[in-house]
Amino acid sequence: MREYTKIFKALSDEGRLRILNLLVRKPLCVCEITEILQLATSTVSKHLSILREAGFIIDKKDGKWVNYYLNDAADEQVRVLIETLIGWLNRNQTALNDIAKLATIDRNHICGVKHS
Amino acid sequence: MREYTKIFKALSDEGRLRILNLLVRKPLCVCEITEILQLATSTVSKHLSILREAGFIIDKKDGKWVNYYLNDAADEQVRVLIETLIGWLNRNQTALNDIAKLATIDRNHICGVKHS
DNA sequence: ATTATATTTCGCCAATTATCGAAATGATAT
DNA sequence: ATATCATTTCGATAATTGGCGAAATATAAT
Repeated sequence: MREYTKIFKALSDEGRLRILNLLVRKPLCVCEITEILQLATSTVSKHLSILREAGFIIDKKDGKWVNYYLNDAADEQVRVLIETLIGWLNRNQTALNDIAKLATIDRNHICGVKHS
Repeated sequence: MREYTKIFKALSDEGRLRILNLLVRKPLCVCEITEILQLATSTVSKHLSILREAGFIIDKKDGKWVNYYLNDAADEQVRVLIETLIGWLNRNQTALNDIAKLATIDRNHICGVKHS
């Protein structure tokens, strides 16, 4: 039963719903997500690991970055949950703001801030 | 966003999943559910209120009993969540045992134990 | 009215969770 | 090899949650 509660638990935090909402649009690294959610990096990293262990997302290393992707190989029913979630979030202001912000950020500006 | 996390939170406890699994089969009163789940009455009552506030179930008073029903008037997407859940639980041993036990119980024997 | 029954609410405690900052890890660039 | 940057892990803390039994509430039965 833990198998199922784990999946729903992963979806029962606002930060994690916002992360999924973002990853549905495009893959992102931790610092990009951190910038949009305005949470500590360690907090975002933890949320990502919870989503990963529940099967919603996967990660791929790319140099010093770790990119997170929606898991297209997830069980059909897990994908149905995401569909349902996204249907809801399409009418949610926070989620819409996050998507708007997504268009404005650039990994190379956010991460690795140079001290000029 | 709380609106959505509340729904998933309601589904992120084993006891509550087991309750939904039962109510999908038929309406039940608190003491019947308590008997099957083997939890304190107050605990079951709390779980039921969480499920009710998330929109999954409704209650109707019937004399000294309070019967709980699946909420057929729930949003379509909430009903989709239940469908998904039930699809999973159809292959879960605890859930199957609960259903088997459901057939054997009788409200009038479980509640109101007479001291002969 | 008093008693018995079913349920909910309350107060408490233990376990879990979200969050952070600091330290550790891993990779890149100098 | 050293310094820098991205990420994860660790340790602490505050908030939330699940559990229980006792007290309160509501209804039914005597």
